[in-house]
This record gives sequence, structure tokens and C-alpha cells, in this order.
Amino acid sequence: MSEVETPSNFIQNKIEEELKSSSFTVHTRFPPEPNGHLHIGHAKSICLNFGLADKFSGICNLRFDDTNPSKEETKFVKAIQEDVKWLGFDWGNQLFYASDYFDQLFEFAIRLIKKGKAYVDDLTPEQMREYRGTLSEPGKNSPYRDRSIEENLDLFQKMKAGEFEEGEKVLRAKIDMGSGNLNMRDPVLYRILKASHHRTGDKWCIYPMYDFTHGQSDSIEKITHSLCTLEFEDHRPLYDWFLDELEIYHPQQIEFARLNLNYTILSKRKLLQLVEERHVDNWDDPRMPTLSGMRRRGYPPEAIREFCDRIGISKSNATVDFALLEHCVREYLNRTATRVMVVLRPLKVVLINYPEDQVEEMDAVNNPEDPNAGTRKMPFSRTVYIERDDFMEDPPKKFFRLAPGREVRLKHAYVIKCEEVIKNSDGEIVELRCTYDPETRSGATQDGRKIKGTLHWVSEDHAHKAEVRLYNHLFTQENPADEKVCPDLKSSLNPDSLEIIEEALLEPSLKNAKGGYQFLRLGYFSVDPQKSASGDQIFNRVVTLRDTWAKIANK
RNA sequence: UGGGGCGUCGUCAAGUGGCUAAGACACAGGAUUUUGAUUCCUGCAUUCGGAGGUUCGAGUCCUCCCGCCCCAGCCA
Repeated sequence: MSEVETPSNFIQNKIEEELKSSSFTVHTRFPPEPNGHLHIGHAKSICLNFGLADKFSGICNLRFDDTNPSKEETKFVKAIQEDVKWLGFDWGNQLFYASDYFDQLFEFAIRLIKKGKAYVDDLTPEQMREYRGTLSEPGKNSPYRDRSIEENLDLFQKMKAGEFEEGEKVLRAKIDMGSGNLNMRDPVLYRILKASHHRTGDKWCIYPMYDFTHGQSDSIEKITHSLCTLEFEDHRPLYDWFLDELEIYHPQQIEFARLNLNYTILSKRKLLQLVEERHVDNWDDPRMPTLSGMRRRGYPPEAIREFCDRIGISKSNATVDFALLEHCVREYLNRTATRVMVVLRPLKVVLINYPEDQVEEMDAVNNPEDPNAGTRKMPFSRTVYIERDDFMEDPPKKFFRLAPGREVRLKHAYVIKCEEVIKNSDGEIVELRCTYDPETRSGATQDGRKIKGTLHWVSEDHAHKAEVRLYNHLFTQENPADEKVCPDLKSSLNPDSLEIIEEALLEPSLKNAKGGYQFLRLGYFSVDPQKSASGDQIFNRVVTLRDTWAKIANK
């Protein structure tokens, strides 16, 4: 899968270094929790883990960390698998679930109890918080900390047997309530949860905590490099403690910074909030930074992978510019997308010297970047539509599109000249009457005169209608994730994140459109899997074209 | 007056004591262009959070200081 040489990073360098002194198979894993959908931040991790395995001819597992039945669902398991596949990665038969290890984990817990390294605690959650101490003060031992091994064994078996209620008891590790690292202050290993698990059903009523599961799962799977994000850095001593006490295989954990993207949020909790409060349609709303949203929007997986390669891997908490993602999308689509003509906001143009019933088939190039893409025919007639923005009655200096008395080229067709502007009683421009120059068929002038402006157009009688959805950033704030800047998510939502054009005029070749296109001069668009309310096709704008005119016009 | 991390261009990010501190995105100019797209040139850190020190030589080593992030779920 390694297309070109991907830039190196500190983790890859480390592995290369290790490989110099010993020989082993690199074995990584991507460990999502099936409690929500994957987003672009997960893509970074997926590309890292699968990419490294690929780079070193190793193995990468897909493992679901499903230790909390109250939040996890099979539908998420399915969606996650679909997303990983779509991104372009294949776990082969390396599909695992932490829940596969519940028996083993239970046995690990028994082992710790027998070593006197774990105990059943009766403290309530509130009491436990008080006993934990604070960041600057040590905690104090639970009064139940010194129960006998026999009593602990008995109590833990009874927890498993369902003899206690939720919250009544937990199993804790016996480490050090005075540690500066709060994770070492006798962390909870097992809690009682009388919930049905999406895979193990009602077999269990006690479930291991993530901290007691993750490291051992990596160990069981013989993961060589456990890559995770920065916030787990101070969990590492705890994982090391478990592995050492249990005397089992010890993977190497390496932390890297999670992805932050400006103008977007990448927190599962907040994305869920957007869905639940109906600020977006669903997890796959094209404005969402989820992989399903990006897929629906029309982002090519290749572009996302390229983006992940380009942002690099480091330990500094950084925010990547959204423009880089858009750049990667444009770069890929520029090479691959078929060019078509679509008019979003139509302005009628009648060519007064063009024969009434004549229709010409003009040759249009499908993709100037790809000589093999060929050409297609586009019908041209007396009445066409152009973009309203492409005409100005009183244009500024640098405007070189259509204006009264000015000439402009209709792409692949003729040079036309604006002779008359027709307005309605409200003074709105409703139609342009133009002449065309028959000597300029397909757009080339015979006398060598330069025509600066070239416009896209669609013939009235041949136009096909569809709904087009234009998307902008979901947030107006550059850093909506920062709660100091944005205490209330809703207030920084962009009211213009979605603009619907109900009736855009498309060239007829788009009647059976599939996949992604470049709408000439407008941007890249992709067919939505759903139909509009009126049964029309829907096109989603993936990303605009770079627009220097907009920059000039804004000055 | 706890513990763990991080600070190199507007944004990411190479750099692991020795040529003038990579590259990408962004930005600004210019050329080409039947997409104001693409492509192509050009410019864009005398300086690496700050101050000392070690060294012939420091972004890279040492000391101190400053700033930012994470941790007090029976979440992951």
C-alpha cells in the first residue's frame, strides 16, 4: 500500500533502530472503542498503525476495546469496520475484541488477588474520590485495603456471581495511594455492571476497566509497538506494573500527539452532541469530520491518507490547518475528476444572431490533466444559462468576465458579446441579449484577438436539474474545541455551513452521474447516495477550487 | 510546594555537536493557460521559548527561568 516514500517520524526511526540490533516482526494494532464513529483523528492513528505494519512487512490487528457494555453497540462495530476498509486498510483475519479476553482477564485479576496485589473495596464512588486525594495531596488507604486474600477471593467470586448491586463493590489494585501519579493510587480493576454486552450477552455482570484491559490485550496479542495518544503517557507506569506483576509479555508503548484540526471538533462526545441536538443530520452528515461524513461528502480516501502522511507524527500538541486537508483533496481530484459544466445560479443568455432551432454538439475535454480521459459532446443552442456572478453591469477594473459591450468566451463553444441587459419591473437583471461570433467555434478566435474571460454554461433545452449542496466550515471559530474560547458549542456553529441550491442546471451528461466531478470553475462535487425530497439527484460540494478572483474581489 | 509531556517560520514538521536551519501548507509577487483552476518560477526563520554556561564549534550537551498541554470516571 505504500504508494510513494512516506515521510519518516520518530516512531518509525525508533523501529528502524531496533531492527538493526534484533530481528522481529513489527506488530501493531488499531484499538477503537465501538461507542461512536471514526473521524479524521482516528484516520491518523489507522494510517500510522497499518502504515507501519505495511512499511516493515508486519501485522496490524483491528481490535475493539469493548469493555463498557453500557456505551457500546454492534452497529458501531460494523460502521468502524466499514470505515477502516473504505480508508484502504485490510486487517485480514486479525480481527479481535477485548471481550474475547474476559476469561483471561478475570484469571489475571485472581492472580493479582492471590499475590496480595488486589483487593475488593466497599467504598462508594464519592468516598473513593475523597480517599484519592488531590493533585498536590496524597490519598489515603481504604479501610478495606487489608482484607485477607481469602476474603478478597470470596468477595470477587461473589461479585462475578451477581451477589452485589452495581456500585456496591469494586476490585482495586493495591499499589500506592501516595503516588504522584494518580493512576497508581489503587486504580479500579473491575466494576459491577449489570448490563448486557453486545458480544458476551449476560455472561458477565462485572467488567474490567480499560486500564486493566488494554495493556494486557496488547500483551496477549503480542503487539510489539503499542501506539497511543499523549494522554495515556502517565498510564504507562500502570500498564507496566500489571505486566510485571502478571509476568506476561511486555509490549512497548509509544505515545504521539492526537490530531487537532482548526474549524472542527474531534471529540467523540461533542460530535455525539451535534448529532443528538440535531445540529447536523447524522454521523455521516457531509459537514462532519467523521470518515462516514467525509465519504458521503466525496473526500477520496487517497486524499485522507496523503493528508495523514503529510501532517507527520510528533509529540507536540499541534493544530493542523484545515487548508492542508483541502489541498490534499484538490490535489487528488485535480488528477482524477471529470470536468463538467453546471450552473448554480442561472442567468439567461439569448444569442440573438444564433438560428432559432439550431443545436450544435460541441466537443468538451473530460480532463485536461489526463490525456486518456477523452472528450464528450455538449449540446449548444440559442438560449443558454451562465452564472449570475459572471456578469456585472458596472464591473470594477480587474473584472474580466461579461459586462455590457464586452466579449467573453463560452468554454468549448463561441465568443459572445453582451448587447443588451433586460430587467424586470424591480430592476433585477433577468436576461442578457448577446451576439455570438460564428468565426470562433469551439472558442478559438480567427483574428488572433485575445479573449480574457471564459465562462461555463448550460443549454436551456438540454439542461438537467439537480439539487446541489454547498458546504462551509461547521464552525466560525478557528478553535471550537477550546472551551475557553468556546464555552458553548452552539454559539460558534456556522449558520452558513450548508447552502442548498434546489435547482442547479447541469449539462445532460450528468444524468447518470456517479462519483466525483469537477464542476468547471466552481469546485469538486460528488453524488450523494440519497435523493432530494423531489426525487432529484443531490450533488455535494467536496471543496471549492482555489479562487484568486474571490481574493481580489474581497480587497 | 504532586506527577507526566511539549516548546524550531502564520500552520504542521525535519534536524540525534561541525557546510549558508530540510520540506509541505498558507501567504505575496511573476510567467503560461479556452477553468481568475492546474502547472511553472521567485520570495518567505542571521535564527531555533528566555537567560547563562560547556565547547574551536550548540537548535542539538549542562543549569536556571518562562509558557502551553494532560491527569483527581466504578469512561476510553
